[in-house]
Amino acid sequence: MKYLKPWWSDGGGLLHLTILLSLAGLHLDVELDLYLLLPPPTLLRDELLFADSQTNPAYALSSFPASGGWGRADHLHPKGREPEPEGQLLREVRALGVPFIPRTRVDAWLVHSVAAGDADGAHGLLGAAAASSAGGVGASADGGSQAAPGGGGDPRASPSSPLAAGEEEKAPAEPTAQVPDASGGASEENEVLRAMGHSSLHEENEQRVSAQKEKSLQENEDENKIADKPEWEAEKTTESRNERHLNATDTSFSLEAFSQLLSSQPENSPEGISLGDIPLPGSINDGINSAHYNINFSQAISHDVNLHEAMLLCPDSTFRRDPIARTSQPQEPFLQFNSLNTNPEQTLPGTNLTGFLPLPDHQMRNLTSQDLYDLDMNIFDEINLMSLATEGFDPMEVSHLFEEPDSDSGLSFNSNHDSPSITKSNSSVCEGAIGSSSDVESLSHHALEGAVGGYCPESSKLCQVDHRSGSGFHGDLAFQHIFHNHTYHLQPSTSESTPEYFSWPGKSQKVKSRYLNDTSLSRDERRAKALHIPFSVDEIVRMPVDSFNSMLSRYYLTDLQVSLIRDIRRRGKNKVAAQNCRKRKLDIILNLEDDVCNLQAEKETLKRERAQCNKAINIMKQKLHDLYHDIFSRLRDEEGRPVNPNQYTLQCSHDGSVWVVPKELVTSGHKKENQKAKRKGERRN
DNA sequence: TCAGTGTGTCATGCT
DNA sequence: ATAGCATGACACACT
Repeated sequence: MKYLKPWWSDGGGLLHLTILLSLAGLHLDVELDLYLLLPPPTLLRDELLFADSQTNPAYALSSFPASGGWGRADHLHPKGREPEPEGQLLREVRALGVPFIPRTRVDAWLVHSVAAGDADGAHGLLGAAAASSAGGVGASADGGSQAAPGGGGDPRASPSSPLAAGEEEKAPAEPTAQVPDASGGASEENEVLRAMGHSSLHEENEQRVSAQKEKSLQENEDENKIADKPEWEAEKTTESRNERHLNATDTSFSLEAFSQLLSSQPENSPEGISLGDIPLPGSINDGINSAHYNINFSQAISHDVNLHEAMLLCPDSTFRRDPIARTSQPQEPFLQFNSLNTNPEQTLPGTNLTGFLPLPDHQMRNLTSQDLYDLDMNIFDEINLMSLATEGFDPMEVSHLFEEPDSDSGLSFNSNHDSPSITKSNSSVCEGAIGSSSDVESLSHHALEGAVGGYCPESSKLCQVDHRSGSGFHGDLAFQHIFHNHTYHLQPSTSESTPEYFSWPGKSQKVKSRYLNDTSLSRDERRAKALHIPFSVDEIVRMPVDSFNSMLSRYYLTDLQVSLIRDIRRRGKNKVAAQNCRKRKLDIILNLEDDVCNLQAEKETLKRERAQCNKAINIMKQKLHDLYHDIFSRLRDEEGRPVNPNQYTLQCSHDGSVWVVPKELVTSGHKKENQKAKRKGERRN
């Protein structure tokens, strides 16, 4: 397996590529800074060289050509080494009669190879070139440790080649990942690579590789911190990180652009990508076109990228609906596919990555970029499946999730699992098609069996129909531990939720088992689980509308998934509203009951007060009656006789004087006052 | 078996 | 126009 190893240095966003070219049985380790070949228009020559000399300690800035141009490989040379005198190589090239003036040693070597016309000739020339150009192009900074495991060196030329060490490290881990040449290509590669002088900077390579790994670890830590937050909280951080990467790529030329160059003329490279079709501004293109040498980059290029790093970069394109991002997807298979290969420590325990690469060597050579993409997604699917299968996943348990009756009237899903149309819908599920059936759970049932329920060989086949949609499925499933902290903390009523569901890859067997056996999942949670909705129900419901909409637009979701997510959100909102409404109604009822109690108490108090008043009034009446009789008992008329209280009454005047008045006069006077009062009332009305 | 209660959901109106 | 909220009504499960 060959390597394409880009990284973006901190200083200037430079892209270094280690390209191990497989050239008709010959292998050339061309390790150079590609910006030398593809100049970013935004960078000036001085910036390039300055940035490289600053960020790549293996290089030192040498004399700069006054003739202009934007830099040449021979202007950068390993520290401690003087740039190789161009003379010898150039003389050899010119001696071959090739009308081509190489600008780099790579050009020169290619001219050698092309002109030689066969492996032996090129081999010999390579040896000559290596002998004459010790520390030449191949002696770049990290080529030794990052180069292809299939590469090697000529023990005759360099017994202590770092490539040999690298091969010893990586070859046992992925023996079939190498693409041995049919004619003992491994040894030939060794010869070629060592001839290119890879052994010269082994120590510096290790230092740089270790520094790069530390940097990668630091980035992973940062990403894990982000993953601990809900997505909408970490969204800004993630976007800023992606933006950072984008900016970094903007300052250099992008890998995407390079990929597009590789795939720009597929008709010319039916079996691969012809380097000759790449419109490189450098003269490599010229030299190769003359001989129609096709270099299969799909097998020659690999990439040493941390798996998490690669995947975390993917949401910008892979899992988003952004059509622009989609168009850039063909570059990603290289990243993902090769990242899996070049990071054996990140593969799942017990899974032999080579088992996912059953293609024989000759087929590997003929892989196109799309093949690699499909193969990559197959691998990805299978790894996901294997990750479940290898950890005790029981598909029967999942199937039981859907066997429970669900008579809720919410969405009248048909639970006819035996319908033959369901079987047909398997592929529809995988390809994200909605289909006419509204039987989400039935579909989901099969989808879950196929996609999640253990290792199902057919599932990957079914999901090959559309890997772009499938990538959203499986990718999201695999990335939940990165993007989301699916912790349910909404309400006590949502205690049935299972936050662990989306975090399988990193969760314990106990948690997974609890999830699988948890039949108390709500209907929406089961649906979301079955359709691989990459968000928790709680998140869907609680997420702010802006984040929700941006989430729907950013992730590549099928219409069915989007519809379900919106339904889940609507029902969830309404459920909460209903709960609040009932709670509010209950509060109102309780308040009314309190009011009733208070009013009843007040009523009793008023009753008691009235009774007391009546009692006091009676006492006063009794006292008045007694006083009345006492007064009349003492009254005497003019003749000295007692006054009859039935014929006379006492009248109090305003001045406090008391008169004894006959009752007849009092009665007539009261009638007149009453008539006056009535008249006043009538006038008012 | 029936009534009461709690809950989810839908429809509808309002903001 | 859309989303969210409030609420009545209904169905269902449970006690």
